[in-house]
Amino acid sequence: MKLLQSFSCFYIIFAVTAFSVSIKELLYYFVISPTHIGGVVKEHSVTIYDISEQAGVSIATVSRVLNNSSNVSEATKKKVLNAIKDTGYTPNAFARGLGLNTMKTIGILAADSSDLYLAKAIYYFEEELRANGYDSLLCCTGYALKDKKAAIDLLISKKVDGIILVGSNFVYPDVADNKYILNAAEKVPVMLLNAELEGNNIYCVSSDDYKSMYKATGELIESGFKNILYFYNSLSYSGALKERGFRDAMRDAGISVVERQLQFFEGTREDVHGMAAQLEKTASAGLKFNAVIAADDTLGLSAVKYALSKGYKIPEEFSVIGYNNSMLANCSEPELTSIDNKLETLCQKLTSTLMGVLSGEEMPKKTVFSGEIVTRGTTKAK
Amino acid sequence: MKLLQSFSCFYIIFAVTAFSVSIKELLYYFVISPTHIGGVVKEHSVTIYDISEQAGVSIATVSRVLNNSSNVSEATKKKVLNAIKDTGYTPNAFARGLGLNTMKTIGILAADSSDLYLAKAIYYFEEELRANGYDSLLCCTGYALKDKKAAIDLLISKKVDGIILVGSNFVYPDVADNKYILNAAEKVPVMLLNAELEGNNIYCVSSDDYKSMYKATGELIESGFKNILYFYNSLSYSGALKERGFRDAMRDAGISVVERQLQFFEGTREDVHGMAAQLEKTASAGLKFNAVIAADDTLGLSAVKYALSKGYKIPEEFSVIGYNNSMLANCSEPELTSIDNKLETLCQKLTSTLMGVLSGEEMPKKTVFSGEIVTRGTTKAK
DNA sequence: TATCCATATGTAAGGGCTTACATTAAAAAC
DNA sequence: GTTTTTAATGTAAGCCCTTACATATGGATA
Repeated sequence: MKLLQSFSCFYIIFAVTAFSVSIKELLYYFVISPTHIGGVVKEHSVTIYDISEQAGVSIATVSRVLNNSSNVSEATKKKVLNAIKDTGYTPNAFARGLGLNTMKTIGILAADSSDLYLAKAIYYFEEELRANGYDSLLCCTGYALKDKKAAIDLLISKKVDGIILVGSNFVYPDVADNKYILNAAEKVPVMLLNAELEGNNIYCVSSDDYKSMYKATGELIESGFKNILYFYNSLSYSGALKERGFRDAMRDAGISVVERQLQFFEGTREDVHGMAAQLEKTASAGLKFNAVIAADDTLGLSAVKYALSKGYKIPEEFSVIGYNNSMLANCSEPELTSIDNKLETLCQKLTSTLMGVLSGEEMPKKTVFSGEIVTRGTTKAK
Repeated sequence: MKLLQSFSCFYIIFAVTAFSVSIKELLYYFVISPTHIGGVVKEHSVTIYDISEQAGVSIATVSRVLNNSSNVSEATKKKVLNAIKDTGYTPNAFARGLGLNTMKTIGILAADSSDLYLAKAIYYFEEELRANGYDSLLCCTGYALKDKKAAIDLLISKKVDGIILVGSNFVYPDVADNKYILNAAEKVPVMLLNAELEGNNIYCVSSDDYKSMYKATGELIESGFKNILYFYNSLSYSGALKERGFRDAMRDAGISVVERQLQFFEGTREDVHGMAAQLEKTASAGLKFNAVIAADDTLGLSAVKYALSKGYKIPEEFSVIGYNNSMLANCSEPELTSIDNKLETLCQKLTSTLMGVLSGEEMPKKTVFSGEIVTRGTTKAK
C-alpha cells in the first residue's frame, strides 16, 4: 500500500514535469498554498469584480455604491447591495488604502498601556477617535529610546494618519534625542500629551505640571510641613517640570533642599511595597521627613503605607499628596489628596486638535490646562 | 490690488481651459490637492522605484533586500540599504498587504481598556504579539452588544489576521447573541480570553474561575465565616462561573443562600465609594454579613473600606477576598487577599496558540489554567 | 427636429509591493 | 575550451480598489 502511494506520487510528478512545472511550484499549489490560513481554507475572497458580475454592472458602479457616490440610480444601487449581501462581501481595506493613501487610523504610542494613567488616556483617545471615524493602532514601546524609534517607523509604514505620543516620557531632556519625533512629524502630524516640543507639525496638549506642583508644595508648607520629600519615578519632560515646581516652591518659601530629599524610585510603577521600602530605608538612613509629595498616585499611596507602618497620624503628623487623581486616590485609608490634571479634557482637546489638523485647519501648537488639587484625607483641609 | 489678483486668476483659468482642462481638474491640482495633508505638503512619498533608481538596481532586488530574501550579493545589498537610508524610505504597508493579504495585525477588542485587569491583559498581548512580528489594532467597544458587532466588522474589513476578545463579557448567556463571534470566526481565528464558546476557528484560554471561587469560598467558610456576601459587577461568562462557584461551595457546606446575599453593583468599575455605599446600604437594610467575596479587586477593596468604616477588626471579625490579584490588592490596609488567575500566563498561552493557528498548526481549542489564592491581611492565614 | 445637458454607467490607469519566471553572468564540471 | 550549474538580477503580472475621463441614454431646450 505504502509502495503504491509512493509510486503514484512519483508518477504525478513525472507527468507534471513533462509540462515543465517545477517541483517547487507543485508544492506551492498543492501543499503550502497560502490560501490555507488559520485552519480555515480562505476561499478566494469576494471582490468588487464578483459583485459587479453578479449585479451585472461595472466595478466602477460597485465602488460608487460602496462610497455613496453621486449618480447611481436606485435600481442599480439595489442590485449591487443585494449582490453584496448575498456574497457577504467586505471591502479590502488594503486596496482602498493603497489608492487613498489613508486608512483612517491613528497610531497611539505609550510606554506602558497598563499604567493606570496611560491606560485611561488611551481609553479616552480610542473613544474620541472612534467617534471621529478613526481607528487606533496601539504600540507599547517600553521606556527605551530605540524601541520608541522603531515603533514610530512601524506606524508610519502602516500609513497612520497621525501619531499620538501618550505620556511625557517620549520627550527627552537632550534635544538630539528628540530628533526621531521631528522626523516622524515630517510625514504625519504628531501629537504630544503632557509634553512639549517645538517643531513643524507637532502639537502639544498638556497640563501645567510646574504650577500644580508648585502650588501643592506651597500648600504643604503653609500647613506647617517643612521636611518634605519629593518622590518620583520618571525622568520625563513633565517629570522635570514637576521637580522644578517642587524646588521653586521650597526655595520661595526659604527652605533649602538637600539632594537626597528628592527620591527617585527605579522599580516598576506598580511596586507599592518596593516604594514603601525605599521610604523606610531613606528614613533609617537618617533623612527626616514628615510629608511626601509624589509624582504619581502609586508613589503617594506607598507613602501612606509607610506612614501608617510608622504609626504616624495622618494628616496631622504626616501629610501626603499624590499626582493624577486616579482611582487609587480613593483606595487608601485615609484617602489620598491628589492633583487632578484633567486627563479627559486633555485627551479631548488633543483629539479635536488632531482632527482639525487632519482636515487642514490651522490649529494651536500648544494648549495648556491647569490642574487642581483634590483634597482628601492625607492633607489638612485649609 | 484685489482686482488685479482676480483678473490674473481669471486669466490663468482661461488660458488653461484653452487646453481643455476642466475647472474641476484645475481646482484639484491647485487647491484641494490631496497631497496637502495635515498641514505638511506630503511630497510624493519614496517608493521602491526611487530606491531602485538611486541604487541602480531593479525593484525586485530592492524588495528582496527588504525581505531578506536569498541571493542578493553583499555589494548590491549595501547599495540598496544606503539608498534607503539616504531617502528615509519606509515601505508602504498597504501595498505589501494587498499582495500578501495580511498586514500582520491582530485586532484586540476590550470593553474598557482602562479597566485595570483588561489594561494589563492588553499590555501582555501587545508585548507578545510584537515579539512575534504582529501589531495590535485596539478597539474599545463598551459593554453593548451592537457596538461589539460593529467593532468586529471593522476589524475584519481592516484585514486583521486574527481577533482577540479580551474579557469574558464578549460571550453571552443567550446562544443567539454569540452568533456574531461565530460569523467573525468564519473569516479569521477568534481567540477568547476568560470565556468559552464552541465553534470552528474559535480558541479559548481561560482560568478556572469556578474552581477558584469554590475554593476561596470554602476557605472563608472553614475559617469560620458563614454570612458571606458575594459582590459582583459583571454578568459575563466568567462572572456566571464565579457565581456558581460561590453558590456550590455554600451549598456543599450546607449553608443556604438568600438572593440579596448576592449583590450586583451597577456603577462604573472604579467607583470604590459607590461600592462601599452599597454594602453599607445592604447592611442597614438588615442583611447580616461578616465576610465579602468579590468578583474583582475593586469590589474587594470597597469591602475593606466598608469594614474599616464600621470599625470591624480585619480579618478576625470581617474577612474579604478579592479577585484578579491586581496591584490594588497591595494598596489597602490591611492588604487584600485575592485570587490570582495567572493573567500573564493566560495571555502568553493565548498568543502562542494564535501564532500556531496562523501558521497552520493544529492547536487546542480550549486551555484552562487554575488560579491560586494569594493570602494577605484580609483573611486569616491557614 | 436638431442640439445640448444632465444623468448613469463603463473603461482603464494607477497606487507600491511581492514573486514566478526569464535572463544574464560567473563558476564548476567536463 | 565547451557545456552545465548556480548565483544574481531583471521583467512583468497580479493583489483590489478609486476615480478621471469616455461613452451612452434620455429629456429639455432652441
